[in-house]
Amino acid sequence: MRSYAQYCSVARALDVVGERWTLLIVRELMQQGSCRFTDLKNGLPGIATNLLSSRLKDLENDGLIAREEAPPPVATTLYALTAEGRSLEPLLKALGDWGRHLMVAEHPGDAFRAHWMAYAAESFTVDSEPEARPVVVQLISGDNSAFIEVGGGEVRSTVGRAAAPELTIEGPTRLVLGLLAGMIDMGQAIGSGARITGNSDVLARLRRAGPGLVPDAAVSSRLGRRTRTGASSA
Amino acid sequence: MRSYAQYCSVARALDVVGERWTLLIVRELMQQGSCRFTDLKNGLPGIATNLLSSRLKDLENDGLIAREEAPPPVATTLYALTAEGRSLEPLLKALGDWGRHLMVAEHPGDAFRAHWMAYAAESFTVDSEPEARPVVVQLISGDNSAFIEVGGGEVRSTVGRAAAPELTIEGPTRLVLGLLAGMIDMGQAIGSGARITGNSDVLARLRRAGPGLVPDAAVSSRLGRRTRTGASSA
DNA sequence: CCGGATCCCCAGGGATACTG
DNA sequence: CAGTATCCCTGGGGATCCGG
Repeated sequence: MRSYAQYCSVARALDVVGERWTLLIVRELMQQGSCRFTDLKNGLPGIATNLLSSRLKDLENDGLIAREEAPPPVATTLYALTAEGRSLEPLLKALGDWGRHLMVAEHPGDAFRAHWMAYAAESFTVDSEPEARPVVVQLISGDNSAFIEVGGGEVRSTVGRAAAPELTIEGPTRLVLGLLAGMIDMGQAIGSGARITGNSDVLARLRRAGPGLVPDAAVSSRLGRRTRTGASSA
Repeated sequence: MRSYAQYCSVARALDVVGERWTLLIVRELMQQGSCRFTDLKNGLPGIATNLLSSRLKDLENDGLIAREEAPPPVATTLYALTAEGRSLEPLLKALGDWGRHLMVAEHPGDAFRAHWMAYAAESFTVDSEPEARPVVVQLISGDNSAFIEVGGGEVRSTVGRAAAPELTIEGPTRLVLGLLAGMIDMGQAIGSGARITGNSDVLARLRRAGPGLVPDAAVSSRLGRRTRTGASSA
């Protein structure tokens, strides 16, 4: 494990979680809870098995995750975050918040997973009307579906289909999430191929107050192609 | 530039700022403002010049920093954060906050810079008594000195010496910062070689409320040696 | 099928020398 | 001072193989 060898808290944090894939492994465990090796591999398209194995060892040595040997019925080893591992949540939140504005750019080959959509939907939105009655919003993007439950000031997300959603947004993930986050408006979304059914007034309730959601078109278009690591696009 | 190729805001953020050295360059520009190439090199002990050069180009392409050609008197190029670059502050903050608990472990060869101490002192403390009169705390660690001014609910830090500090803490940086952050107590600090002069009651005022500052001895001792990248220890 | 370990190859990183 | 050029080496990507 390589160190920056600087007596600075930022550098020391990066010594531990700054290597490639490390924070994404933490993201998976944060979103999914305990995972098998294969679950992790599946949630991290593009990672090599030796790297995943190596990172898991490092994370265990640093006390961020723990291995649990599951009893006979399943008879497999599970990986889970420790308390210290969970303490990375604000960092992951900050990273996801900052990365939000990068989500409008189209990168055709990008892989996608339903639980990422659930996670994004949860962290990109907020219940601005805690007093109003709870509502459910269904999100659908190709095979991937998730729904969010909004009420009492909380936003909770789940992978899959809801029974009776007040609002359904279906279309390319960019549009679904962009619409939720307020980065694009409904006219744009529909014009670009999104389908919205139900009570669209609900969208306003999900808006975060203040700035930070403005689409930075200049930035998103300036960001050029990056070399792909050959991931399967789900 | 390599990409994770995942349609997830965390992954996309890491595509841009996840490569080695990138966030530390941002840290330097955040702490120091506009920098010359050499200033950056000096604030990033261990970095290779080609890497620094390469990262600066990447950061410029991504719109996080901008080059300014300074007029004849200085006649050099300066690097500065753009507005989007400055938007990384919460992320750097989260990283530094998480890394705080790693600062108690001793890594003998680590490099150190006075402005890192200033930055750490500022982000590790808080003015818990905004109504009380302003005070100045001087921090000294070998050749490196910085002081913090506390008052009106704000904490501001500066590299160098203050005129008439209410409190002076001198000793190994671990002890100085550990004492400020509340990770070690005064008895320990003095016993380990710190020298404290002035009104030590001021320390209590700097304490952050709530948990999060507890020294995790188990963790810090478990964190083993990492290979150094050959940095000069200032 | 799961949980890796092993091997090969290449790109990215580290150290140093050199130039405008 | 501000980089560029070069060389070397390690870490990461990709595929395959193997024990349980």
